[in-house]
Amino acid sequence: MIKDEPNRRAEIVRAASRLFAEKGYAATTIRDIARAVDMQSGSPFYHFKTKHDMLKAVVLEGMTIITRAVGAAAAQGGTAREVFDAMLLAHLEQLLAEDGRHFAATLLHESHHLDPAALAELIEQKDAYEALWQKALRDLKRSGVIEDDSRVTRLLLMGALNWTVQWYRPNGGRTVKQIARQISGMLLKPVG
Amino acid sequence: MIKDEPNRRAEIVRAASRLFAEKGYAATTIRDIARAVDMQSGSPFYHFKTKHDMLKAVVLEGMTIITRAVGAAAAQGGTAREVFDAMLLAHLEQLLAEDGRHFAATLLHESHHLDPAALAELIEQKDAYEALWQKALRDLKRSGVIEDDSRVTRLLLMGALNWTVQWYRPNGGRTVKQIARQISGMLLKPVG
DNA sequence: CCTACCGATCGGTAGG
DNA sequence: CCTACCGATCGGTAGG
Repeated sequence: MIKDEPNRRAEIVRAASRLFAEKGYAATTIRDIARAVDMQSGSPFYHFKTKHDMLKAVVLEGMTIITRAVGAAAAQGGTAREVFDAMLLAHLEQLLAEDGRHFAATLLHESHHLDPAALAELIEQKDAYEALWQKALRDLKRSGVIEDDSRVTRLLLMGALNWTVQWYRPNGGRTVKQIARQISGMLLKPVG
Repeated sequence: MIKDEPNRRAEIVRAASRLFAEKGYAATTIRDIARAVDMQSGSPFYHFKTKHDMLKAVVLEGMTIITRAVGAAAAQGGTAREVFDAMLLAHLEQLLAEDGRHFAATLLHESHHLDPAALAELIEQKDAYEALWQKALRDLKRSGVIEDDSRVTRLLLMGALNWTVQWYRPNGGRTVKQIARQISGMLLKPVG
């Protein structure tokens, strides 16, 4: 079966995301990645100039995927509580999905290997993402559903969410939806 | 100044913890570590048989330090709320202290480079540590201060706590004590 | 703990 | 995208 170039590039990015997530960027070799997509060891360089460029692609794509998903949830409308719940679910679904989890893990744990220029790009995207959450918290406070909508609250929430990557296993005790609901229940005042 | 051996070994462990935390285990070279403690490149092997043994030392010592600190806080007695607050503070202080933060970051991000035997040792220590928290949550529920003391609650809490490593900066807006108090306020029902 | 060194591996490239 | 390869670096060791 003959694959066209864009698909091959995407295959490399996906394989790299899995390997970077599992072994770490530094411990992953080009040969590992090549083997994972059935290429010879020099061939990935036909698609990427350097190993670092592969990391950059994985990290920025991961950030884009999650921003798009949570942004869509935020744009759907509804009460502050409904919007927040939809964002929680969207974030967790991207983080824990079969596909998304490797992008997320690389994003969360390997970004410090980026060079300053790439890091600046990432931070720009990250700022936009965080603004989505800060606005959601502001609306929750206006609605009287939370007491504190500060930056620290947002960071503690992000911690609880992002840490799920470390322990969540599909086919474990709870579904993603149940976890989202539990967080919502812990943070927000009871309905009614 | 002549240093005796135990001190030199401890110096290596401390330097390794900082480098592992900053650059990652795989990207840190023995030469980096040797330079950090003013040795020649082959000399660290006089104190450790392999690079992996250095990681093992950092990770297990990090786990020991935090278990000791939080265990002491748990043993101090008081109401369920007082004990919990003391444990929160102890955990965060170890995680964010000048010394402890590098051990913590290595523990949290580089443990997957351990071999199965060392990983088993770590998990054993980790289980004991988690039991401390699970008991604290059980006591909080008995006291009617929280609704849910399940494993997922504990994991979400650990996420909020451990994520602080990513964003907390000394001389930033808040003290460690303030952050601990905020978490306590978010999670527990108001006093009185 | 230093000196001197080795074998293996790695990112990357030239030429096709 | 493969073949064949290079220079650099790395973990680790022997001998003192």
